[in-house]
Amino acid sequence: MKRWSQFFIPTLKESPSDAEIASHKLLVRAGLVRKLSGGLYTFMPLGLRVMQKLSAICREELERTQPAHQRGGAIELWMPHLHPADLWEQGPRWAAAREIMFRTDHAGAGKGRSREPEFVLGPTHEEVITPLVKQEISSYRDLPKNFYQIATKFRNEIRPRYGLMRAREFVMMDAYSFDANDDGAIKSYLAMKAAYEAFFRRIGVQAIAVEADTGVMGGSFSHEFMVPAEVGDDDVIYSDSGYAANREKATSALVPKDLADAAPAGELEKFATPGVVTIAALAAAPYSVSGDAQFKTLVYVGDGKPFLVILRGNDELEEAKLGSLGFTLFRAATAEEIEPVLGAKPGSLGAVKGTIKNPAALAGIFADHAIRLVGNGVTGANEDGFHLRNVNVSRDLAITKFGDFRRVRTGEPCPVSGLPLQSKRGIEVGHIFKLGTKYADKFGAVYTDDQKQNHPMVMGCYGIGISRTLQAIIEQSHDNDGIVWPWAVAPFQIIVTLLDPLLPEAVQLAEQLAAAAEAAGADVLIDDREERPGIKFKDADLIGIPLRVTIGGKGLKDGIIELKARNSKDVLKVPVADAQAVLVARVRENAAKTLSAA
RNA sequence: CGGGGUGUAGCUUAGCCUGGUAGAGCGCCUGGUUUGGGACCAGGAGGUCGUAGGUUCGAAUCCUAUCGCCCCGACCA
Repeated sequence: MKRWSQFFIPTLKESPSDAEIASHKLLVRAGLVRKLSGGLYTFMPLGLRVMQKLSAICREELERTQPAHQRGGAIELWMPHLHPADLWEQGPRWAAAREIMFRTDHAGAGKGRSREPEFVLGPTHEEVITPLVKQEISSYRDLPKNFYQIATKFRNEIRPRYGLMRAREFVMMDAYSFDANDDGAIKSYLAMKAAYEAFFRRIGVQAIAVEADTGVMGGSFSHEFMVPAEVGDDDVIYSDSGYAANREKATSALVPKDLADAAPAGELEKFATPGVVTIAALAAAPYSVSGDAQFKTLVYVGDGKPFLVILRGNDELEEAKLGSLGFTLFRAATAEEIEPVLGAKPGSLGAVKGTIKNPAALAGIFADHAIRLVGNGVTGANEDGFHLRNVNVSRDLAITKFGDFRRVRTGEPCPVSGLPLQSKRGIEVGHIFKLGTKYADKFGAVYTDDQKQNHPMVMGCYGIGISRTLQAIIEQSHDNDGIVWPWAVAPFQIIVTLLDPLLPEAVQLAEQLAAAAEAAGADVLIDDREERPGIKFKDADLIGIPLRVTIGGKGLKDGIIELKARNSKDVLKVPVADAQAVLVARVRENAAKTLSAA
């Protein structure tokens, strides 16, 4: 039980000028956080309470056994935040991840200690847990294992945004599973997916699991947990059949499986297109070649070597999908890099056999499946100011490999059901990856099976952005007056609004009811400030306490107190004699709802 | 890193174009009247106008540089 007058909840009437979105404004107005600097926030007492509730529920759900997936609960440990840089240099993603890591210098190390190892602040912990497990586990008898922690992560985000949404320092639950084989890794993965679903249900958040790109993390498959919200950074592509994927990963059934390759429509023919360097210009008069009848040729550089990506003229590249090609690092090529290889400037590029100036320099020519819909089309001649027509996909293009590289569009058929694809914005609050043996191979995390054979452990890794989830809850659950906390994560479940804090019988009743509610399992805040009622009601709404008990001299004269739920307009007047029983019943009812959600 | 915006009291801000004593509301302190949805009256404290140069008799205001913050983009485990 806390008394407002002796606690610390600095609320603001006005929104801070640097907050744009509702949840960010409310975070600050309700006194949950204060900004230190861009992307760095102090959790104020009220905000910390929410974090602690989220963490506690997260722990419970992770540690729960998952009989359906034959997995025990995850095991909590605590790893250093400061990592020797050479650990990362040994790992598989140093090149890709170094940009986002804060690095320490030798400040304070003093003279003569220049050999002090260099450190990075941990953005995630694969590089720490894998060597640990290599050292500690060597028998199949000790597998599977799943370790987790709830701790601070550091990422040098290029652009921190929206308060806790994208911060430089944030609280994350990260877990790492180790299995003897792929089958087991999938069980661990599914067990974690189930735990995530239970966690989000229980904290009162609508979060949907969507198929996701594995990105720098690598691995074979992954799901993101998204909270639908306009302010989210990600696009979720879904259909009414239940299919859902991050746009970076989403596919469609645009290209029929049984599509026959188009027969050549005629001889290759070069024609002059002076000054035409865009799909749109070629689509316009006098050429009038529609975008769907053009091949678009993009040049990228993967691990230092250029490669080509061919798309339908009207399609856009989904850059994340290039990750499937296996390059550690890739980027768009510059005009200076392109000309010596292809023989022309961007705008006149193509992949027709024999037109590429230096084909040996290429790491490959990768084509999106959808170009087969073009069949015969127009593409650049690798000669400035010229294009080729009657280019036939199978006859004329030297394609190394077909793949899915285009960005899907809404309205295209769902790959599962054929229903039209739709899209909405989402906040990524959790991510699960089946990693495979990428890290185990690199760090030598192997175990011996019952046949005395050594094998790499098969890993999975899992994250929930606890502090981001906190803000996502607010984004999803607020109104004009403030936050509307779900019962399970509210900093206090009950606020006793004491309108006459100097009236002894009111104080006594408040304490009695607060004690009874606490005994029933609720956290109670008594607003005992000597403020006008309006201020107390406004503050109670702003900080979003789910259930308000109002005790005032006026009501007591009539022998009543009031109960009001934050998410309802109804005010229930309760005789003082029944107040305790009614309140306790409400607490039990809410607690039961929360538990049954689990 | 590119584009845009912004920096004045604890918070929200006016003043800047057109240079001439730095203003308001909220909050805070004192006293009084109030007291069921952010009260009212009276009095008070609080500002090197982000920082550093420059122009000028004189700079919050004009110029230059620099730093911070916010938004868009790029990027994002």
